[in-house]
Amino acid sequence: MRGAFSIDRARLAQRKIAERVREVDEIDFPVKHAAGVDVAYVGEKAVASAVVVEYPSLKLVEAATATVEVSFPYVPTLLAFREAWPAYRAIKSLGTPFQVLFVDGNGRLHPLKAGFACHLGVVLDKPTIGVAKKLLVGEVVEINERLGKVIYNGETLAYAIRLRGLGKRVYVSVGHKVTLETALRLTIAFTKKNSSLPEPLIQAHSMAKKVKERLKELEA
DNA sequence: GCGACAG
DNA sequence: ATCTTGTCGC
Repeated sequence: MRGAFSIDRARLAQRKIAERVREVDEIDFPVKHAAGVDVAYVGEKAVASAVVVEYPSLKLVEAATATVEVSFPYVPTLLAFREAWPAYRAIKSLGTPFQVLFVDGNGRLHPLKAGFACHLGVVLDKPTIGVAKKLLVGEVVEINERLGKVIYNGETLAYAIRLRGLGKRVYVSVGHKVTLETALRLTIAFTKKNSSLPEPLIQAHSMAKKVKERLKELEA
């Protein structure tokens, strides 16, 4: 990982990203193909995987990966500056058109309403949905046993949902060009029975893991 | 100052 | 995220 990054510049960039986010449904329905991205790490290398899953079979139709040098440390609330570039490269090497992209992390559920999913959505100019496995900010207000909403600064910025029975919740928020309601609906639609994450993220994660392991022994 | 803190 | 053994359950 190499030198000059600035926390202040990063925050300025996030304010601009936040302004450009559109919280309306600008998706080409029906959604037949949904993409997903995830990033794994091997030393100072980031391994990003992007996949495309078909609806309603939820089967994998394409997978692509990109390996790049890490250029930014992990700083809570600044995740996008660490993962967006590798993720972008993996997504750009996909050949299958997709209507929406699932991102491993938050969208508007962020102190500046500019999470990783927002960055990718704005840069790609594509509908994106952020799905985080842990709560970054806000508090959950339960609606029922499975669903809750996350309030931050008096605003509902995400849904907290137990996709798998009474398991852990995941936090779904708007990345770009989608409504929070639609984001939730699509997240549920793309999640298999008894799974805790939408299939595009499951697939992207396992793919990144495989490439990571292969890279490890290849460097050993 | 203290505690919290996506991946 | 990553480092890690065994273990409980479908």
